[in-house]
Amino acid sequence: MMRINKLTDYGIVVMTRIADMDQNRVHTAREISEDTRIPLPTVTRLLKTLSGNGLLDSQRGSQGGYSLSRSSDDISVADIIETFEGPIALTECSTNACECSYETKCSVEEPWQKINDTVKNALEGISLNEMTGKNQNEGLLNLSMNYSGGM
Amino acid sequence: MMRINKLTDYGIVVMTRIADMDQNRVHTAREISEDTRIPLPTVTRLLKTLSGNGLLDSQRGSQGGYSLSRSSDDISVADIIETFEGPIALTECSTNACECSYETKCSVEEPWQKINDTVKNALEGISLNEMTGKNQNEGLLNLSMNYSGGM
DNA sequence: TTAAATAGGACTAATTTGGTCCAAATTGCC
DNA sequence: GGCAATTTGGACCAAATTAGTCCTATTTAA
Repeated sequence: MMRINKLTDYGIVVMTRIADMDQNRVHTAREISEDTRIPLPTVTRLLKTLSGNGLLDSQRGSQGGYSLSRSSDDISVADIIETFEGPIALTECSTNACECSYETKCSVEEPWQKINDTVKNALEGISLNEMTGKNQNEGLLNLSMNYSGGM
Repeated sequence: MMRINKLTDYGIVVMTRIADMDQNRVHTAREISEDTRIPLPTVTRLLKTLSGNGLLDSQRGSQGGYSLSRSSDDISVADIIETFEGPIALTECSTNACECSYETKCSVEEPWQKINDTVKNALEGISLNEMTGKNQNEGLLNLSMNYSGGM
């Protein structure tokens, strides 16, 4: 639990797959469905969402298809997650001007902000390129986070 | 989205509230319900879960109630989340011996491990004590994480 | 013995998520 | 110009999860 949604997970798989493929041509929903074995209707939906949010470019009509809108180095896991789930926030408190009626909850608000920032940073620090098989043995993922500032 | 469950959120509120109160006596479900304004049946359920998982000690019978099982410094936000949602894992891939049939997904597995570790560390680094109002102006939360190791 | 608590679990309603499908618009090609 | 291959947009339903309530048993102090 505390999972990202299945569709988001699929979304990452699909993006990773596209990043792994030839960047010099577009790829159709059908092609991606066959590659990933995710059912076509679902892939279709994923791709629509991804292109609607600007992570993919689309080309309509015959010979059309999808391609990355920018380099896989410039797309983060956070970008993909946010496409499907909106802003990364573990509690409501941390997005909205927290309208909680419980007194205690509000002393809790500030720590939550930090927690969320940390999680968000972690996810922003990982590029789509790092998710591909291309650099499998390179000691990828050098996350370095520091929240030592006071407030 | 990508939220922790509402009950988990409540659970944190409840724990924070208990940590804020007098440590020299036990606190009843009713008392906590009134303090937090979370409905009694729900609070009851939360407390049962929390004590069942060892985060709270319970005392039955008249004059009974709940108290922290250990110092609020020694209880982390991760402890509470895991009590309600099980192991912290953003995807299934990262817990189970990933049985995914999609080829791509598996090149994705390793990065996910790292992502999860990062998130988990962030949540383990925050103590219940830091969630209370007690140290409101102390520049709390000195998270420092470093994932510079290769693999 | 009684009243005040927790313990355990069943149950239902509400919400969210996953997955499918259809009709419309666009584009390349013959 | 017409056909075939695609993406777009949106509606829709089924399945799964979550939230919330309630009932009964057990424990304990007074």
